[in-house]
Amino acid sequence: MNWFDYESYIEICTPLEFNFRECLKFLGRSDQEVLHQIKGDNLNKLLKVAGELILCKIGCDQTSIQVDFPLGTPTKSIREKIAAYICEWFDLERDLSRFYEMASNDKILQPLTHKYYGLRMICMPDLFEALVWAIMGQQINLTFAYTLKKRFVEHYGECLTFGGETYWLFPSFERIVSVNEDDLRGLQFTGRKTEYIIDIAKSMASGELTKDMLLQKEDTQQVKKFLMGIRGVGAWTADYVMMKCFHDPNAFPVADVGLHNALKSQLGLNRKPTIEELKEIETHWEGWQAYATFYLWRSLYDETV
DNA sequence: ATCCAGGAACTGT
DNA sequence: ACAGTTCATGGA
Repeated sequence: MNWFDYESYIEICTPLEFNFRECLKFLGRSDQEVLHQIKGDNLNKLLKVAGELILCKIGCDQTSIQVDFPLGTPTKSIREKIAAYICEWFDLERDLSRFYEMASNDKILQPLTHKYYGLRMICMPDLFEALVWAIMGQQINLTFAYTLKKRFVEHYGECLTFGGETYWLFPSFERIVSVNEDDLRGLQFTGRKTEYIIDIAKSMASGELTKDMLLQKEDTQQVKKFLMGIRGVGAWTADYVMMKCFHDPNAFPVADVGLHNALKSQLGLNRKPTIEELKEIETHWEGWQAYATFYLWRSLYDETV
């Protein structure tokens, strides 16, 4: 991570293949989103670092992302952690040149990488958030998933109001361990999702499940295997978390409905592709399955607007 | 109404 | 290992 510290603000160098506006478009795909706000060319997000609430105003120019702190200057160690968070959030460490090179010879990805050039994987550095968001979204449409997330965040998350706007944090597992199952069901979570989410909060609170612990694993397959051992986490959720939390470029949620619909549309099919067809297509994307999936998901948003 | 949604566990073979 | 069934709820 290459960043500069100016105390009252920080700058994070952006890679060549980076377009902040494209990232903002993805971040703005739901008007129900409560974990960040887009104001023109800026992105506002509340973070909690070392126990402190830090409001970040994030902008971008040709060479770097700038982060201002409207609530006042945080300490140096907090500034460094914020830089690291943003670097992870926008997947800035990834070198996309080979992805674009591969895509230039791929009939599916060529138009997408041209259209969304500079879009990075929008990640979820927080493991609890990634797991819970994925579980929430299982087997329901994205609109309802955002409704559930909004309720969840506004019931159990911390918030801060500044300049007439309210900013929310995703709930911590420490908070969710003590949530009553009936209360969560009352927010229209199914009984199973309620159990899964509270169980995960418990295992994170006890320390038996942590992101650091998973980062110690030898390889990504072991991380995925461990994730799939968690009740409520099947192959789809594990791949989603591998993509968005562990930055695994090979993660590929082969059974994902959104992926199927995007391919159906991109290929002009009158039916969804089969799993076998997907496995064949995947071989052309070796090493970049996660980005291919993400760009295909992005293409679905164009069809709704 | 009816189908389906960025699935997973459970059950029976 | 594999296929069928159940869970559950709102969007379109």
